Amino acid sequence: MPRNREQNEQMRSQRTEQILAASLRLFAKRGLSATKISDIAAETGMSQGLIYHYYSSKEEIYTEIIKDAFRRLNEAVTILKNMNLPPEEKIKKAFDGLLINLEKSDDSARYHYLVAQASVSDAIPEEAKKTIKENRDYPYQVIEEIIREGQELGTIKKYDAKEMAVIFWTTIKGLAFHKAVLENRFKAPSADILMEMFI
Amino acid sequence: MPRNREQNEQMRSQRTEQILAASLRLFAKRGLSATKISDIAAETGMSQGLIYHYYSSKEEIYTEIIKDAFRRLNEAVTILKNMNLPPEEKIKKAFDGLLINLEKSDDSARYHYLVAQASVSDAIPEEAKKTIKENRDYPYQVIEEIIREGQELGTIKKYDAKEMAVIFWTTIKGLAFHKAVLENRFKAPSADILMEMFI
DNA sequence: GTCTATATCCAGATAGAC
DNA sequence: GTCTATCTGGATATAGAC
Repeated sequence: MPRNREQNEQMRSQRTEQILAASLRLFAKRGLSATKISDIAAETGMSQGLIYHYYSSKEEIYTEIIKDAFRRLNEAVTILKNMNLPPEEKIKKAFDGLLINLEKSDDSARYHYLVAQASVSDAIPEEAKKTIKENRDYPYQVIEEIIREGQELGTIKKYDAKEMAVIFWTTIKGLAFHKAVLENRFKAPSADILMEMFI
Repeated sequence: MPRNREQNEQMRSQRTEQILAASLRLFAKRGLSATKISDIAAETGMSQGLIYHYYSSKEEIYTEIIKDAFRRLNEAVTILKNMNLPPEEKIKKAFDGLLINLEKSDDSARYHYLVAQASVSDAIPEEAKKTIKENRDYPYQVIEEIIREGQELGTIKKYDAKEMAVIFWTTIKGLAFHKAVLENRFKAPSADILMEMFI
């Protein structure tokens, strides 16, 4: 019995999701070049040939994941930006949300860590580099802007806003790295400690 | 004219230092497996064969650098531990020292970042894994201990000491990563912002 | 869509001349 | 000590059967 179009599409998207999920784990753990197509095949239970049926190269998979990472991050950041909340509460909400995600979602931590890794490396595909270049500033800008608003209102401490935004994100990346090391033994710290720097 | 023993040793240590320095840059930037022996050769101006005259494999170079990183870090941490200073000043001094180093020394940032990377990866040499396992806890323990002392004296904020130690080091690692991205455009933030979490 | 078999390429490592 | 030439293994990617 031949499959219809929907079934085919569903099968395809299921396969690509399996590949992407396994690759995210592996890339985060070992980096692009130490991850072999055969690892991805083993992890998904597919044959090596089948991976190539869906993606034309390891690089293409990697680039796709980096794009996903920024899609998710940008979406979250935009929601934060548009929240109807005073600046200091936005910062608190951002930390809370990020820390909760870091603790409960392994993939969330992996995305942060993978982007961090990718941002440093020059041994990544050109298209991934381009994606990073186009997206890397946005989260910093949004946090910096929130901080400036809070400083004008007098509700956020008056250190250099750019430095504070850098600390905000490097703290998160540092914790994402820490979770990458500790895996499920990781327990997120209290957001209150981090908030001391801001309010 | 034949060289004497000292000259030979000097030449040898000069070569190995060149190799180690170039490899640190490359490994920090691209990771172990994306760094080729030919890259190291090109970076040092040596031939590929000459690299093998001094080290028997890429992994050996990598392991050596990881050991160096911990030698330096442990030394600094032990000095801090033995300083005759009240706990809260020790924390301040640690941040100051780390941030200054991060800003002025490219290698310092690279060591931190490389160890961070290596701690996550399982695609590193066994001996490097062992070195990491044996050394990773010490810096956290020392900071945690200092924090506990300060909390008993009432000079350090009373959040969970373990969490505070984690935040201390993840902040540093986060900033080391940030410098790895920005390279010489990196400017360290004020230690005062970070100190808000502790005093 | 999926698998197995295989071609191709390239990086790590060695050998041997100077 | 240093270089060039070369061997070898393993990983990417393709071909072709089912």
